[in-house]
Amino acid sequence: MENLFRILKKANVPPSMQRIKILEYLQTGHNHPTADMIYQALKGQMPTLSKTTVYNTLRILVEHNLISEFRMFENEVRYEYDPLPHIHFKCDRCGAIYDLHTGAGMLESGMIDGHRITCRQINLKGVCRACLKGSADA
Amino acid sequence: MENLFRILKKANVPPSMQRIKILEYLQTGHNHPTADMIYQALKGQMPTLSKTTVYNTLRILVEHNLISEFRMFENEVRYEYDPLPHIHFKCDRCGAIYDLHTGAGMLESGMIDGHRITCRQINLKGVCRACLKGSADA
DNA sequence: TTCAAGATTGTAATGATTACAATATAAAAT
DNA sequence: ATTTTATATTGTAATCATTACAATCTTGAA
Ligand SMILES: [Mn+2]
Ligand SMILES: [Mn+2]
Ligand SMILES: [Zn+2]
Ligand SMILES: [Zn+2]
Repeated sequence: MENLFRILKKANVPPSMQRIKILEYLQTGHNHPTADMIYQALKGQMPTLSKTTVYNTLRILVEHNLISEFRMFENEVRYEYDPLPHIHFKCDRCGAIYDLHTGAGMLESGMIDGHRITCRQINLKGVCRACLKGSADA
Repeated sequence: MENLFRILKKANVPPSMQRIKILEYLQTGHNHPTADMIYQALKGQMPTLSKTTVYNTLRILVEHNLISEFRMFENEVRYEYDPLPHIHFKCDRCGAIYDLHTGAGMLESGMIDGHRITCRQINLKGVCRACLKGSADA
């Protein structure tokens, strides 16, 4: 927690309990939560937490490059801490979102057909390893 | 228009004036409109057109594989006729969405890390050719 | 012609997100 | 330490794309 305090300070984001807890939540294994998932998870320990604060905080953390946001095939924005460029794969069966750090080679910036590319996003859909094993259609 | 009539018939979609006009709109150069853009464009010639009908029709056309839908970095769904697999590039400056048929090689289905991939989507962002030429930062 | 299935329409509801104003908290100045 | 000022948090209301629903209109058999 002292660690997160320093991280926020260094990024010029005045640390507050709310900001620390939200950033902590994103750094501790919670894969790709939406704003609402973060709110639901934290309001137990922080009864006065407001959903507006979750949205405000997430926007600030994104603006200061402490976290990143993305969108897959649905209409909600998801957030994550992972700083390494990677691909996202969503299982149609169980809904899990997997990080694919392998094969992320085509994520570099560059020029295509005269256009300057500054940001790439690759989303995959299908049936995940676990669901394939569970059902008979491997 | 007779042509579109037959296309809908063959796809088991009972043809109606609304469905014909919407499918026609997507086949005549209109690049990647949202439901509302289609509604605004057609309500002149079809004064009684309802936005619900636009949504219903788009859903049916997608379900019957006559058009496809996708989503980039915003929260609205866009529709298109182009049946060839391709990549989308959106210009941050002018908002135009370009089709990149070149380099769409990584769009085939297959297996990755034991997951079965059935659908891939690649979205790029940056500054387009035209905007680069217009400003001095080429 | 009759009638039932399906299509279209208008309005109301939903769900994620943002705008806004009031309150609370923390930092700076006296 | 007290006052002042700036910023953070909160609750509520508004927005925007989309969906649900029920009523009306069309259409294509029987
Ligand atoms: Mn990830
Ligand atoms: Mn396209
Ligand atoms: Zn799965
Ligand atoms: Zn441009």
